[in-house]
Amino acid sequence: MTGAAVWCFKVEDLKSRNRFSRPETMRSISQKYQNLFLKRGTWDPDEDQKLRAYIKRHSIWNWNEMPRAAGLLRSGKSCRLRWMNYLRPDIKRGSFSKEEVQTIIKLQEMLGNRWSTIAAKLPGRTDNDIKNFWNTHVRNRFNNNISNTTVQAPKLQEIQTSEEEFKQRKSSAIDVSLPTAPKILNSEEYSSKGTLPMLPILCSDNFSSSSSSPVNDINENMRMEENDGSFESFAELSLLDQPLSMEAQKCNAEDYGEAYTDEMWVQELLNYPNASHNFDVGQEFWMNCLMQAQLHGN
DNA sequence: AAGAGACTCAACCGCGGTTGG
DNA sequence: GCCAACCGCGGTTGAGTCTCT
Repeated sequence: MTGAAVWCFKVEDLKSRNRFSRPETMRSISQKYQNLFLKRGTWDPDEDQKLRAYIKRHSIWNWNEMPRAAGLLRSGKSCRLRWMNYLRPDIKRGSFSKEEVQTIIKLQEMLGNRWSTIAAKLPGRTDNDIKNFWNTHVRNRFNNNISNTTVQAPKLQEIQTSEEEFKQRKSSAIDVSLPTAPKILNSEEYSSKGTLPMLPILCSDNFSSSSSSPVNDINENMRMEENDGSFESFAELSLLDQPLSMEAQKCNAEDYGEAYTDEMWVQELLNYPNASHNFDVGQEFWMNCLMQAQLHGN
C-alpha cells in the first residue's frame, strides 16, 4: 500500500452490527455507515487547508461534526489528531533542545509513559512527538548503554551509568539520609542568601499557598508517602503546573550552538546523568526527593 | 548503483474517563 | 443509575527516508 490515502471499509463494523444488544438510534447507525467510507491515511495539503481555515473561522466546537461542516471526508478523531499533532499554530518543529531532552528523561523517570503530562511541560511539543522521540532516541540509547557498559573503554567506564548502577543510586538516595532540609527562609533571606536548592525546572511560584514553603511541602509529602504509599505528590502536581520557561528553552542554542543534536544530548545525558552542567547540587537534592517519593509509591 | 536493514514519525486503534440526556 | 456520544491518551503500525554494505 502506498502513502496515498485509502478508502476504508471496515468489515468488523459490519460484523458488529449483529452484536447490537439494544436498538440503536438512527443517528448512531447513520454515523456508523458514514465512517465506513471515510478517507484515511496521509493528509493532503488541501485537507490541511480546509481544516485550518475552518478552525480559524469557527474555532473548535465538536470534532465529530466539524469534518462534515468543513467539507472533509475524515473522522472527527482523525481531524483532531491532525490538528493537535500537526496543524496547531503553536507546534514547535525541529530537534529537541538539551533542556527539552533533560526534561523528557527526568519526567519519564518520575512519571513513566504519561506523555501528555510530559508534553504539558514542553510548550509546542506534542505528546506524540515526545513519545516518538522517546521510543526512537532515548529508549534504544538506554538499552544500548546497558549492553555497552561491559565493553566501554576504561576512561568512560568510570562515568558510564548502567541501569543497575542507576537503580542503586536511586535506592541509595533512600537508604542514605537525605540532606537536612534547608532552613526555611523568608523572601528577603532568599534573595540575600540564595542558598535554597531550587528545583531545576520544578521550582515554581505556584506552590500551594496553604504550605509555608517548598521544603515543608516536600517533607510533608514524604510523610504522606510513608503513610499511604501514593504518589499524587505536591511536587508532581506543581511540576505539572509549570511550563518550561522560554528562557530555559532558548539557552540550548546559545550555550552549545545548533551543532548539538538530539542524539548528542541523549547520549550525554545518559552517560553523565550527574554531570555538573546538567544539575547542580541543589537540583540533585530535589531530584532525589522526587525519586524517593516515587519509589516509595511503587 | 542497488538492495537490505534501520530509523523516523504521521496516523490509526482501542480503551477508559467524562458528560449530558 | 444507565447509556450513548464524545474526548483524550498510550500503544502500535507501516510508509517513506536514510544509511550501510
